[in-house]
Amino acid sequence: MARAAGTKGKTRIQQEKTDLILDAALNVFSKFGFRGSTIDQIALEAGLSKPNILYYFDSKETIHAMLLSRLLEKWLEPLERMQDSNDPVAEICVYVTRKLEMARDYPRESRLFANEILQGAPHIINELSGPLHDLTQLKADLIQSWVSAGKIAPVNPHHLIFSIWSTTQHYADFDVQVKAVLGTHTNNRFETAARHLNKMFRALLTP
Amino acid sequence: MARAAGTKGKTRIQQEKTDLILDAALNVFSKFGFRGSTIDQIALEAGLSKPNILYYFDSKETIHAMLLSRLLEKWLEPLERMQDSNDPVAEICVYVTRKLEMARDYPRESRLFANEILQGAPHIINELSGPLHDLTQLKADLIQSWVSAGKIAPVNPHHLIFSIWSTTQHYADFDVQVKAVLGTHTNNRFETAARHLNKMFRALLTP
DNA sequence: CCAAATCTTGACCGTATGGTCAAGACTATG
DNA sequence: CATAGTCTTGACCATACGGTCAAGATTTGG
Repeated sequence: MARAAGTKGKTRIQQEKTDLILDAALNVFSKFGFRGSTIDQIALEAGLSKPNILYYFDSKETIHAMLLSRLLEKWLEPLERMQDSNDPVAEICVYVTRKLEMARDYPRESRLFANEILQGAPHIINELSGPLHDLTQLKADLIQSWVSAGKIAPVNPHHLIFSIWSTTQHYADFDVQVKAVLGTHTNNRFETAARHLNKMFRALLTP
Repeated sequence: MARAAGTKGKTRIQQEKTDLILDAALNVFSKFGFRGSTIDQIALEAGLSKPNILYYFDSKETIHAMLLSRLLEKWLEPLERMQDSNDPVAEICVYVTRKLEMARDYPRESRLFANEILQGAPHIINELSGPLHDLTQLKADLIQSWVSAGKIAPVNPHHLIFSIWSTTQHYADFDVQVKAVLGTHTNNRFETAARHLNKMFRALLTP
């Protein structure tokens, strides 16, 4: 049985090692998916032995589950922050920018999430139908209210949100492709992407 | 050694069985990724025995490779079709529509591709840097010429293409999430998506 | 109808993998 | 500094998996 079940474990060593393991696991899982990853790879990445990993976590699934649950909070945060405003276009553009920054700064998390969804979201389907659905509905209502008030151009709120998610996460999940296609001009890809997406959503939303 | 190496195999049985296997493999690989899939699953899906699968294909990798190579042709076709026109906005919107139709009609192919890219494109990195890069560059130049001629609003061609790829493929790759978020209104999701994307790219591109 | 070619599969092999365990090493604390 | 609690790991186990093979079943072509 793993001793450090929750994040609020006890000893200093437990804290250090669980963090180390989760970070290593994030590297591995985001790169190879759940089934494509092995505890040995995580152990190697963390510089620990395999039994030592299993001393802190009951199973491979437990590590994966903890990563996913931590991820969802962080993932929903930018959307949660989007709120009513006198300048809804700017509000949405800020959201786009935040999402793109997350794709840039947390590509591992984005890929972990993408892997999970691609496989049919077996471990987080409940979170999708529950919290994610509810929050999205809330924000879709907000967007709809902006439309109804004539503050932004008429737009399908849910599909607008999908467009924001897909275009921004593309730069994390499909980074290999983006780099291959851009060839030599890859260094500033996030800046040029930011300008493009800003322009696109502004064009769509400006009444 | 597998007897039916190429698609232009010989006997009737070879043709039938290789097709059957490739179809089953597409089901499995697109659902679980390469490492997450097993030959046994493919065999079960195809209604054949495992050794029988390996009679027609040298290895699991061979099946996967053949699927990917077939896929790329089909995948690039809509982009290839985009050509110079008096109405570039419509031309691009047709491309968007075609890509969305592919996401709707060939979700397995889309997910197979997404899985491959997510894992770093180990098997098709050369195709990305070669044919895909070249074709994209060609079409980016075309788009740039439309911009320069003032026929469409100024836009970064490469990022426009990325936006088209990501928004359309999202409806195949993230279908579970889309359905979870939409809740009850999922039946006509491709129609509403088509209208939304058409509106978005039209707003972006109309001079 | 027969023989050659093709097709099919049960049994098997070596390795990889998730996970266990017991014994020993280390650390914290009285 | 002793000792109880915590941590670490080599050795091991059962299963899963990719792949092989030889022997039999089926199809093809003369």
